[in-house]
Parts: sequence; structure tokens; C-alpha cells
Amino acid sequence: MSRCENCIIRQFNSLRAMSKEELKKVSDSKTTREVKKGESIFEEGERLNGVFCVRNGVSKLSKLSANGKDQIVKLATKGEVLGQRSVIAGESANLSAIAINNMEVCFIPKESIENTLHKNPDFTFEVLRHMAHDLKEADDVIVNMSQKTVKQRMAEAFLYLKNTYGEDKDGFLSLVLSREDIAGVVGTAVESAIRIISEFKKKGYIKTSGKRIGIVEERKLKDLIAGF
Amino acid sequence: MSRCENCIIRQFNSLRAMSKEELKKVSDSKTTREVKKGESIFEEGERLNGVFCVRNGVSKLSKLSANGKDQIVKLATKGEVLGQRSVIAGESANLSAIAINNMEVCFIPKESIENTLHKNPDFTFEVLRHMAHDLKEADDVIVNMSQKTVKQRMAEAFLYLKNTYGEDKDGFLSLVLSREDIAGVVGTAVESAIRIISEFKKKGYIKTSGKRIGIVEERKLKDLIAGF
DNA sequence: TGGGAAACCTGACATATGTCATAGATTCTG
DNA sequence: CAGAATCTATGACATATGTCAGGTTTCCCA
Repeated sequence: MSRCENCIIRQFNSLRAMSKEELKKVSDSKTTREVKKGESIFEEGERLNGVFCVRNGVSKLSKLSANGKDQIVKLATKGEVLGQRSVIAGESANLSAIAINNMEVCFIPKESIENTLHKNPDFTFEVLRHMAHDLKEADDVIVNMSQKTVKQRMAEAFLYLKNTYGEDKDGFLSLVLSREDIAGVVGTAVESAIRIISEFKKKGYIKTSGKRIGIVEERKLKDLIAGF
Repeated sequence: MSRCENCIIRQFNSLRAMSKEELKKVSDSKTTREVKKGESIFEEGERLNGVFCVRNGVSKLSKLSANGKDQIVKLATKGEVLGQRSVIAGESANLSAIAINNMEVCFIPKESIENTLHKNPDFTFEVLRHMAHDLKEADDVIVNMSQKTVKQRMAEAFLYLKNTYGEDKDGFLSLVLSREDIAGVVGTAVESAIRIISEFKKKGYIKTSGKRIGIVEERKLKDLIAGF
């Protein structure tokens, strides 16, 4: 099993601020786990006794609302650490983490990081910096949700997916989401999402092939977001 | 001028994790400022060279969206520290902070806390804990925004105002917001907000007197939120 | 204290969005 | 490989919400 010390993934998250010894301790206590597409890493309300470091694959962080729909709050990928917030606040998980494709994640028991969190200010500050960033993003999502139309948010989602996960050689978005998940990200009904996809396609902004989606006229999508 | 060491407000925020000496330094460098109703403490995009500790009054943290409407992301009151996120991330402010009523705030230059932030893990962890809490709240707002109707969010807003700021002896909410600000919190048009207020009043859920609003039938509002 | 600005309120209307029903496409599995 | 199950797609419709326009009340300060 690979050691955290050598893990490249680590460079992307707060673990890089750990000392050699701290990292060794984490490495010794961690366990690696496969998570198949559709399986959950943890569920809303669950008590977490550690955090999960994503080595591969993509997870959706979502919350079930009263009306039975899953609102996706964030997509997390390689290098991100899940469950941090809950462990730090000492609360149960506020969101569920479900694998969108096959994943590989490392579980790090909280005992292995709590100590560092109280002793190594560099590490704590790194975690803080990441959380500050997440908070800003969350604030931006709030504004988008309340002030933009579904069509605009849909266009934004496509651009986000392109920028974050890239596209394959045929020009389709690399991260393939079900229509339901797209609706979940955008915060709308599945039917509305599908309808807007059809419309964008008809207008030539995007192309589709099965569930895959490709951006054709980025300019047009951007104009739409800007309000034209 | 009062000293931070003796400030009760401090008990409510992360400053309480500072050592005597650290606190002294903060106290020596801080300046206190009056902010009149409607004035801004800082604006979106502005570079902050410190944080603001609220001693009195309430501030709205909002962001102007493309369509020209102000979305209120959060209300901040006595004890809360504003601008933390920006200073920590080293970014310009993501939100504007505007006084809802007359306020008294202390400005603490970032030099006075940056050092502590890198040296005193207790303090850093305290800040982290607060931010973790804010992040959870932001996530919840996202879900509310996308999955609840305006009517439900309006009802929630009233209950939130009651629970957070209380009510006066006549049963009106202590924190008086303009209809525009209510619309901003809920994320809707002013007219829609007013219409729903009228409806709630007609149904006897709330009462109004000028711009003041009082909750009459809390049960009904809760039912509405739950989806009945 | 009176006049004007700002805030509040209401109606009429257009439209965006959700819901329900149903059909076609895709994929999963025995 | 057939049939089931799941996902995608589309139409018809109801409704929630935004917009515009006009009125009324409240507030402020000269």
C-alpha cells in the first residue's frame, strides 16, 4: 500500500503542511477503500470518525430536501478532503457523499489529525485557508441560486464542468453526469433540466450523444449567463 | 477607549482563544468606529487590511448580482467578526457589509492577528471552528434556496429573525428590516415579498404595524415550511 | 411643519418553472 | 439475447414568481 509521504495527491490539500512525523502517523493509520459508482462514502447525519481523502474519481456532496430531491452542493475530486468540516466542528455530517464514478479514497481516523490540528499552526492554517475558499464558493452559489434563472445556471454548470474536468478528444465533457445529477447541481427538476438541454442543443450551443454532453458555442453560453 | 481584554463581546468569537499578550497587542492597534444605518463597512471587491469586530448593531453581508439585486447572504451581529475570510484567503472581499441599524465596530489591522494566526494553534482552531459553522450554514442556505418556495423561505426568515434577535414586548420582531432587505434575505423580488407578507397577515399568521412584523401563529408558519 | 423623497402596497400581466403522464432509448441481468 | 429496469425525452397543464405601472403611506429634514 502506498505511503502518504509519497502521495502526489497530498500536494493539493492541507496535508502538505504536515511534518514528516505527522505524515508518517497518518500514513500508518489510514486505510484505503474502493467506492463503486453510486455507493456512498458517508451519509447526511452520520457521525464521522475521520476524514476521507479522494485519490481518484468524483463524489457529489448533496443534501436531501423535504420535497425528496437531492440538492448537490459541491462536486469533490482528486485531492479534496471530505468530512473535514464535520470533524472540526464535532458535528455529524451535514451532507451525503456519493460516488459519481468509481473512486478510491483514503480514510484517515480523526485521532491522527486532531492532534496536529491543535499543535501545528501551519497545518491548521492550511485547513483554514481551504475552508475559507469553500465558504466563498458557497456564498457565490447562494447568489447564483437566488438571482439567476435555471437556464443561466445550467449554462454555468456546463462551463464549470468543462473548466474543472475538461473534455475528451471528441469534445464531450469528461465528467459524465446523469440528467438527474445535472438537475441536482443546478437545483431544478429533472424534466426542466432535460428540456433546457434539448433547447441548447437545438440552438447549437451544445451537442449530445447518449448522456454525454459537449460544448459547441461557448460564447453563446457565456452571453446567456451574462444576461443577453 | 475600552480594552479588548475587558470586552465581553470577545467571549462570543475566536478572540477568546488569544493569550493575554496577543490580546494586548490587538487592543493597542484597534480603532473603534461608528457606522450609521445604511453606511457600508466595506464593499465587495475592496481589499481589506484588517477585520471588523461587531460591538453593536446588525450588518447585512450581501452581494450584488448581475440583475442589479442585492442578495443578502448572512446577517451579522454583536460578537461576529467580519472580513475574516478575505484576510485569511488573502483575497479581496467577496461580499459587502452594510449597516442595517446604527453600529459600533472595532477595526483590527491584519498585522495584529496574522502573527497569532500562524503561531497560536488554539486561536487558529477557534477561527476554523467558526468558519466550519459558517460553511454549514451556507450549505443549508443553498439547499433552502433551491428547494423551497419563496413562501416557505419567507416563513423561515421570520422564525429565524425571532429566534436570533427576539421580539419586543408588543410581540414584534426586534430586528426591523425594510421590505427590500427581507426580499434580499429570502432571495425574491420586493413585490413578491410584500405580497406574501400581506397574505400571511390576511391569514393571521403574522401582524404588521408600519414596517414592523410580529409572529402570531408560529405553528402555521412551521407547518408551511414543512410543506403542508 | 409642510413638501418631497422614499418606502410600502396592489393589480394586471407575462413567463419561467414544476408536475404529471406517457413514450422512446439505453443499460442491465439472468 | 429477451425482458426488465432505469434513464431520457416530450407534451399538456397548473402555478409560482417576476415585471411594470400606478397608487398610498410613511419618513425626513429644510
